[in-house]
Amino acid sequence: MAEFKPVKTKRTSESILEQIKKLIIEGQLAPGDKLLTERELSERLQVSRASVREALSALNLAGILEIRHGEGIYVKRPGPNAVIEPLTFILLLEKDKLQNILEVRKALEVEAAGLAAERCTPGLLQELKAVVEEMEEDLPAGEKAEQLDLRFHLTLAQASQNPLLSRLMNTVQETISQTLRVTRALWLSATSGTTRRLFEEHRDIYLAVAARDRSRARELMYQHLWKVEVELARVNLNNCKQN
Amino acid sequence: MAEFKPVKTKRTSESILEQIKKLIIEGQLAPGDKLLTERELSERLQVSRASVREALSALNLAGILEIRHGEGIYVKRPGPNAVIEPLTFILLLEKDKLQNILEVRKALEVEAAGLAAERCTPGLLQELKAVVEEMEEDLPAGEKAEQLDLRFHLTLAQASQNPLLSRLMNTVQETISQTLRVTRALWLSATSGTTRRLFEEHRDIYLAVAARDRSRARELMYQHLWKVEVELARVNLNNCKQN
DNA sequence: TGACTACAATGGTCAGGCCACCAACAGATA
DNA sequence: TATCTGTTGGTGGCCTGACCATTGTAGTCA
Repeated sequence: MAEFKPVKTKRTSESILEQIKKLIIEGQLAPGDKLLTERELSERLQVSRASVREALSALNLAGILEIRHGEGIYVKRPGPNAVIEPLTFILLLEKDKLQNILEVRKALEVEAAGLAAERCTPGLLQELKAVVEEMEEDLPAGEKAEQLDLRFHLTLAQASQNPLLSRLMNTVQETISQTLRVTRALWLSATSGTTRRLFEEHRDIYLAVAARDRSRARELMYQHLWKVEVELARVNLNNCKQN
Repeated sequence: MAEFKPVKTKRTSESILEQIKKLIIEGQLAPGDKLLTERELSERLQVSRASVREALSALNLAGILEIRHGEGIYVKRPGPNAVIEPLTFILLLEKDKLQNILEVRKALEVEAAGLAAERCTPGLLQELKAVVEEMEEDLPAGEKAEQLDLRFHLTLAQASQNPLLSRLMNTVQETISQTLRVTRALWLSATSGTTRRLFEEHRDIYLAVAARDRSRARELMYQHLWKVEVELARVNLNNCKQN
């Protein structure tokens, strides 16, 4: 008996998607380019407009394409949050796994601190310094503590000069914020006694970066996040007990 | 003049998508659950089936839903590669940024090594040991070097007992493989002289993990990947020069 | 009882129509 | 002349209703 090849039974929208992806990866479609219109695509590919739309809206959701009503379809320029949408969603699905996310953050930030010590530009160094100084001024009030903390870590990420690392950190940070929105008040009050210590840790990290001391920057960041992790676990524990 | 609220002008498919996402995040739809049929959904939401399909197929391509023809629509259980699709794509878009990806890998693996040292189960430890022993046997031939190297790192990721970390490492590793497929031959030949050293590095990492020495495991992994990085940069440089 | 068949349920695709939106241009107005 | 305004063509957004393809199952027949 002759051999039969399995008949290709792929969803049309999926093959359309593959084709577009391929074009982008191969560079035939560069970010900012305008695609054909839905009608043209459906005509050229010999499929219905509905199938084309399914493929396009998937790529839109994934943040690959930008669809402007009444205007056209464009290849999106990867912004600072390019990875964010799909990833945050996955992260949010994994409940009570805050610990895991924190560990990933630790991994990323420690490396970022090390790289920042090697490559930080004078401008970003200046900005880091400004943040640290503002932290010191804010010490008694502690009003902007949360915001400043975030700024410090994100600036450091930028200072690593690795956009991928920076974006991943953004994503992770965002997710943590969302997850912690409830516990944040508790966490802040519980750690108010140690505000000064937190400031000092940030300052020391900055100093290590400024001194171009890679391994010290890494070590300090590691210690810093480790403490935060432990404390957060304690707060969450208390929180749960109270319920 | 009275104030006017901006008229809500959101895409139908998008709001459908949001609703489903919300249900999943809130846990009202658990992985494995069966959704309503397309027709039921379109009826309940008072929209056309086409719009429902757009939302569903977007979630399908994002790896959130699983659509089985003739059967129904199910919430997908996040597999080991859940993050992979969107992320690898982004990664592939950023050309000539191999350096960046390697740095992220370093960040993740160093942390993983440390965690593995703390938490590795006897079973996984055994598996790590097996890989290392196989590496030693393979030393003269070096036929399975690539495959074994991969296995070592992925097993270590598992040993960290952090599924998120493990998945991210899979993703990154995958991308690196794809990117390097061309240069791999070159890289292997160029490093053939140092095969023994590579083996020893892997072995030492294993020993540190087995000894539950967190900081040593971290340090060794860091050194290991740093060397790989440098060497890879050198090979790529030579490769480019030859062109 | 067991294998086969027909059917219902469900996702996949299609064609064609209408609406909403945007950009650009021409005409009206100051 | 310069600014506002209405028109118009092209685009994406949505809908309807139909038919196709796949799957699981209940019913049928030897």
